[in-house]
Amino acid sequence: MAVTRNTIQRDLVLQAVLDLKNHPTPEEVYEHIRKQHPTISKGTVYRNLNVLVDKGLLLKVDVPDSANRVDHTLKSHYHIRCKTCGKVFDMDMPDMTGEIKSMIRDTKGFEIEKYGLFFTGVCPECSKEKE
Amino acid sequence: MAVTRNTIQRDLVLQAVLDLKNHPTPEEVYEHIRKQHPTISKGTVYRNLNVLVDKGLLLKVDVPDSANRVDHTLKSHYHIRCKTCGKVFDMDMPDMTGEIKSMIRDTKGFEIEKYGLFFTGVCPECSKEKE
DNA sequence: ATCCTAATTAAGAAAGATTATTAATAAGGA
DNA sequence: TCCTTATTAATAATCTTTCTTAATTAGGAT
Repeated sequence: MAVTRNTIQRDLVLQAVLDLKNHPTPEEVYEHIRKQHPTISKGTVYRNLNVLVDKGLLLKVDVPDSANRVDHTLKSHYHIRCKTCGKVFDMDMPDMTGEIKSMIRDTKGFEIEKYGLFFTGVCPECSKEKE
Repeated sequence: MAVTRNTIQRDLVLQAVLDLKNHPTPEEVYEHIRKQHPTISKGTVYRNLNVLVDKGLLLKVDVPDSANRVDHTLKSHYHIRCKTCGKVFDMDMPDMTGEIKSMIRDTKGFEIEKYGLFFTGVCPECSKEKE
């Protein structure tokens, strides 16, 4: 990454994620900012989210079969997506980095950089409605 | 799922995955079949891969930031993607389903259906070329 | 304070992955 | 052989994300 400048848009993107709290999608961040700044561009939101993730100010959450999300919580934790309503929630479980690393028998020369652990299920709300 | 019929296309899709062995993308499956059956449609490949996954004959592999893949190996195992060349490899580590389940403190009323554990890194080939 | 340069922007096109639509075909039970 | 409906090929559409381009602007140098 070369030099980065402080722009209003970058601040708006970071602030939007902090305001929206729970793992917003880039689309949600875009819509949130648009209320006050209707001319912001979606590409700007995507680009700045990536910059902020690269800088370590946000965490990227990879969500299978759906738009990715960003998390303002920097502490390692895991997520679950309801396959019915699509919402993403935090899992209540401790960090497993140590356990997972210790289970790798042979890296086969790979430089392992990161891992993702992600759950899928049905949230209580949607469970109820099925009856 | 309603009644399913046995079609030539379905067989071709399954056989292609078995032939290609390592976690092909739908695109790769499509290209493989096309060599012998140039009129097969990409939609047919996607649909049948989904049907075969639903039937439990193949495993779906969710790959962050890239096309998903299917695996002909049905035994639970994990994958790593080289962020440089994009190739996907098997991890050499035992199943962790028990450990992961036992770490969940509170499901908060969620019906947890499945989890995915996925690694990212740089493969030995690409590591070498960086020097 | 003014200049300069490269990072950044808005707007929109483009790319990649996947699903939906539609009319025609065909699997497989009656 | 007939009938119903799952399935197909072809293609459009959708969703997510990145890229392109000309104009703007941040912030260090003058």
